[in-house]
Amino acid sequence: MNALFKALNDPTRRAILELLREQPLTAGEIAAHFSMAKPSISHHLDLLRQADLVSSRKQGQFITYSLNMTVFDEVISWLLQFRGPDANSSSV
Amino acid sequence: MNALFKALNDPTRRAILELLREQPLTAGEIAAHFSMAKPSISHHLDLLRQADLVSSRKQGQFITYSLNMTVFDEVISWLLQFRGPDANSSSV
DNA sequence: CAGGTATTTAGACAAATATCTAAATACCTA
DNA sequence: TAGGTATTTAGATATTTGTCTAAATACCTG
Repeated sequence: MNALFKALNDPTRRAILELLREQPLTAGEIAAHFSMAKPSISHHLDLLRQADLVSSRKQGQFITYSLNMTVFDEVISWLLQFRGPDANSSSV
Repeated sequence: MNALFKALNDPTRRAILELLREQPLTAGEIAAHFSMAKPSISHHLDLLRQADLVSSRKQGQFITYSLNMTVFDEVISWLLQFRGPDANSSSV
């Protein structure tokens, strides 16, 4: 849980997640979307991987990152406990 | 969004939220649950308030903090966009 | 008003974080 | 095997963050 919130607590990393929501991308493609040195992006990707929010797969000289969708449920479940005993919350 | 994730990115603050889930508590009552100086707790409460996750209300010499449940929905909605196009997600 | 309790503000400091540049590693291809 | 591309690792640095103690503020009550 700690690693999860830590990973989510950065605008760049959240933007990376939003990019990967569309499709898997290589580290280079991801870096191209930001005005930030590649090693910095690499570090962000590392934190996202540590939190298991993304997976990486080596393909030749490229490393492709993709979203690990199931992990988000963990955060969502934690957050759900705080919602009021109000209406509209059948399943999740 | 930034303030939200920032506020959530700390175990003490998350524990405070879990405490307040039960019932509103004064700053002192909250502090009593942690082995940490009161000013530190006060600072955590400040960050939670900045993120609008809690509200505070002064009652005499006490300040009572309570959960601001609606704000959690904002985070939940943001997270929901990352879940797979899988089953089981009627409402939220 | 004086003293006590509840809480915050201020200021200091160590640890964690985000970023950079330079160098290392790994792979591909001529 | 040499050179090029993709990515990470290492090391440095400035900023942010969590914590503390001391002091300020606000309220209550004898």
